[in-house]
Amino acid sequence: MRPKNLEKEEAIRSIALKIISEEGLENLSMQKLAKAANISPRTIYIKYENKEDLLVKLFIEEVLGTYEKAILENFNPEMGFAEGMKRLWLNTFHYLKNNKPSFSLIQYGKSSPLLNKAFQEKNIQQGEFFAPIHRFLKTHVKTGLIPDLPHDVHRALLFSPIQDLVAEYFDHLDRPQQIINEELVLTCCEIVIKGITNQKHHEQLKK
Amino acid sequence: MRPKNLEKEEAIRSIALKIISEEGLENLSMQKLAKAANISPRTIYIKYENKEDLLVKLFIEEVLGTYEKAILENFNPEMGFAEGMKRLWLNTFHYLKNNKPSFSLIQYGKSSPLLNKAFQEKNIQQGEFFAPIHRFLKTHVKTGLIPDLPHDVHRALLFSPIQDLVAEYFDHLDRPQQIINEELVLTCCEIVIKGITNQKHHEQLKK
DNA sequence: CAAAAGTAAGTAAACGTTTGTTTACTTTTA
DNA sequence: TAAAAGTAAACAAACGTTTACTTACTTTTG
Repeated sequence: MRPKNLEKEEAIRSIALKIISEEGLENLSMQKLAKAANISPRTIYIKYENKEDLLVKLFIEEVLGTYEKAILENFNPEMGFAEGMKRLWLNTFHYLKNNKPSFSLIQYGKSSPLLNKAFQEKNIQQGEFFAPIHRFLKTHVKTGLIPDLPHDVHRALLFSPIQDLVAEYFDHLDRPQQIINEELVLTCCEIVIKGITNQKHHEQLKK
Repeated sequence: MRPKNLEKEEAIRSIALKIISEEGLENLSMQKLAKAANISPRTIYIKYENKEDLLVKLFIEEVLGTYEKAILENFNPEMGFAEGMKRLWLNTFHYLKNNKPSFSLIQYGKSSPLLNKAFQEKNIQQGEFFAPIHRFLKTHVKTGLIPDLPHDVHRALLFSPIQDLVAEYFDHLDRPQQIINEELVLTCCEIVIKGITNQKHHEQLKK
């Protein structure tokens, strides 16, 4: 039995992401992808049932999977709040700024009904997605350091600014100078931390 | 000379937005749009040069134009910081939650290279887009109430959470109960305000 | 002050391409 | 030689856009 050529599988994934990030999701076609990867269209259909299957698997397994791993590196839920937040923000910044195709697909995940649906299903089904962050926040809610809000609301308050900053980082690649760097990211992170933490509680702990 | 049928022009715009928000940008075709609007494909090409022209004009004139107006209602740059922020947040929340198609297209604007380019050009060219907010922030930077950061960074810190909350609002439409309401939006707005404002300065002003 | 002339709006049908996917066949290796 | 991997070529359907024509209204003219 002829064995699979793993290089071709990898080429399909990486070239698909490249096309999406450079030309947009609406400009990715199976034939264009096959041509760019120097294979026959049929070869894509050995690994993936159809285009939807390819996109969903690419999004969930390839992008979200590695994204999660990268963000949680050197992070653990028992960390202090400020320390943990800074770790998560820096991990997000460094991973995404070096993986533009992933960032592009994540952005598409927020608007495209197809990927949006896939994301929600994954998020609800396994419930384990970003579970350490969930636990981290719960801990600090319990001590009263941060307010008890729904998890989705915590996410909007604590992590949407860093994702927006990454978008700005990519926008500024086309401009004369880059304004988004690690120092600025940390400054912004501190502002977000200051907003959500209960100062009185913090001072009581010090006493 | 036969006059234009303005109803048909309006139908093209509103039905295009409807298709985009329900089925995604990648599922909008000129023939599908014509059929849904009960007109001939040729009629679209009387008003718009091609598909790209349609999308860009729809995005900039129809969506961004009315979005800007809605957000700046009852707002003026001389307002106090907290008061102004709350006005902007509530306007954003109320407008977007009642205009899902606009929200969808704005989200696409962040990922699709085509719309992204159109947005940047518009933003740079006229420089007047959201100018009152620009002035508002500048004023409060001058008094030292908020830190002096690039405008794009201010936007990420101050407005990305409310946009994320609107996305959550729409996600929760499919779930048993809605958790995003005006009260929660104001709570979050206060958290963001607390984060960015210089407390010491604030207290000095009081003395 | 009607009817003819002129003109842009609008239509039905089709253009050549490209789409996602499949069929029929060849290659490669256990 | 069995069997899956892979290819070249083709499929119907849908794509963006155009052609050839009709409709509906304004303006000009006898």
